[in-house]
Amino acid sequence: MNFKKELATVLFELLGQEISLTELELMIEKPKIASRGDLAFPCFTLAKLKRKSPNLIALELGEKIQSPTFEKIEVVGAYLNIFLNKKEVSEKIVGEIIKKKALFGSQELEGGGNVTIDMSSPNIAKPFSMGHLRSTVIGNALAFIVEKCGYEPIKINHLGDWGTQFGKLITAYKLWGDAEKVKQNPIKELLALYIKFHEVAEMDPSLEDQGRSWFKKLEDGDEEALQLWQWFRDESLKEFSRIYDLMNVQFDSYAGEAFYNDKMDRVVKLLEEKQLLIESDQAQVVELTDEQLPPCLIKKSDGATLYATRDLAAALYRKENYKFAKSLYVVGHEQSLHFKQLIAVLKKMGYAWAEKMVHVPFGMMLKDGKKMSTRKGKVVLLEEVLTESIAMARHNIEEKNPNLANKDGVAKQVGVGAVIFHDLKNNRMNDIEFSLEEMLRFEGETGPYVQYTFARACSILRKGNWQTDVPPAAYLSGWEKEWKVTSLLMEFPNAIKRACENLDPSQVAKYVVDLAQAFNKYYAEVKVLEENVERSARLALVYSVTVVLKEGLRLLGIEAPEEM
RNA sequence: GUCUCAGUAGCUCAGUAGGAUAGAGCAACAGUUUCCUAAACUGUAGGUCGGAGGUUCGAAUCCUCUCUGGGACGCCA
Repeated sequence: MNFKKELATVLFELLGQEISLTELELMIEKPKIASRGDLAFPCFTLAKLKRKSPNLIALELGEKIQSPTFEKIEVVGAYLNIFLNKKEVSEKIVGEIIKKKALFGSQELEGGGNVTIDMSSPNIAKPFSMGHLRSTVIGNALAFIVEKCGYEPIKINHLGDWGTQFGKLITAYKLWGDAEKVKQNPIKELLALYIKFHEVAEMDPSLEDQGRSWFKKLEDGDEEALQLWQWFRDESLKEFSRIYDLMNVQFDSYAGEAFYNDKMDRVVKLLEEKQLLIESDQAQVVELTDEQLPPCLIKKSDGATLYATRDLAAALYRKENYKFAKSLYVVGHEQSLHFKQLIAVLKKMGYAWAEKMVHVPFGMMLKDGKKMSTRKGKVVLLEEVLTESIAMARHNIEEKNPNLANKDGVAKQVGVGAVIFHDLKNNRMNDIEFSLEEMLRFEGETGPYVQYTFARACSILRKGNWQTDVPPAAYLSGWEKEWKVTSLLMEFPNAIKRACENLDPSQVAKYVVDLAQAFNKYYAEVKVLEENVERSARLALVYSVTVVLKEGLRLLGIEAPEEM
């Protein structure tokens, strides 16, 4: 149902095929104000081409346009305002949704294929902070969105389970660690050790050297180092999976940095063969001056690898193993340079597919206007936030709907939904100032608001004994009051397409709020269940709204309880 | 210093590949429940779109310069 195209075709013929169809389609816009119709065509560009006044052109075109889908054409100055046939269009869209159900809005973009998504990627032995929430939640939503658009998503949790930090941690553990304490409360204890390391290292820089040497031992396969590492890793994963369960996030792979340990020699050899590796200050680098980028560090002066090396190995592995059509990296904006370098090095190596790698950056979670730092112990724990949000939801249920069944289950859906939605509703590049108060807000443009709208719509369907397979007895005569809602329903596929093309889940989040608002206004003024001929048609509309709201929320990784 | 992201209502943000009178939510104020869940709805108030030039019939949107803030810039990831 593409009315822009339809209008463009009509204009194309009327204008004697002077201007291409696609150009015309681009010129057509959606008026901001509803009273100006559903589509608008400004005639300024035509005026220039035809050397005629735009108002005159508008008048002439306005008289000639004839089509059953366009109910009314108004000429206002240089604008042609087109009104769609509300009844016809509404019946069509509602009919389509009833037929397709959750498949409504599914589409095929660019032929599909595998899309690897590098996401979440928390660091082992560190708490799962609010900072990791963003990557997790954005990546998860993108996976659903990309899938809706005909791709096969592969979610990879590229765990930070390797690197100098483990050298530091082992050093700290050997100096001050207590096995019992670690067993009892692993992440908290390991974090404390990590923080202490940095405090002491400020006075005694030799500690840094010890850290580096322990990491070298780890890389060389030292037994003691490996054992400690494995232990830290196991304990951390246990804690992480508790959080992923809470948020209902699953992964296709947990291949983290350590996984590429034995795959890096090959990368270094390839770089050597292609004569890209240059020694600089005893380290090995790839020069990227042609690309106007700083050199990419491949090996440290002590021979140990760096994250760039591992990311190169990972890129090769993913291409060979998953044959991706696209490879997304949902990683904070502060690493933009790193990904530019990574892609540039791969291109230098002659891999054209490096073009298909996309860094999906996002803004930072700030505390008091500043970056949160693990080292200084200034982190907010995601699990605590989720727990509080769920408790808040539970409290609200007790107050507003004490007879609800499965209160705990619903509280979880609502509490978690609030946190996820809060993260996804804005453009991902914006920094977010952490505010528990903001996150626990359940009114206005929030996840719970959308969920609540869905729940109420479901409630109406229950009371109206709505049966999906029974077509409406009669349709509405006008569809005037429901027009805002139906025209929004029509927009759903577009919102998904925009989200997929721009890799921006907020497009779906904003859409879902718009639809919820329109629907809330609608049923505040129209009695859906009123007994008359048009009742079943109204119920069909309500049903369509529930389908789209639920599917929209699903694409964001948020559940939709039928009662709350 | 170089690169990069951001600057729109008191606060948080929209603004769909330049269009007609710049929109929401929160907060404030005033209302709505014998009526499908008041986590809702209605109304009032709130703006020099950081600033200055430029391109255009038309700029919050594009270009240049500038101010402010965040981030990144070789042995951390």
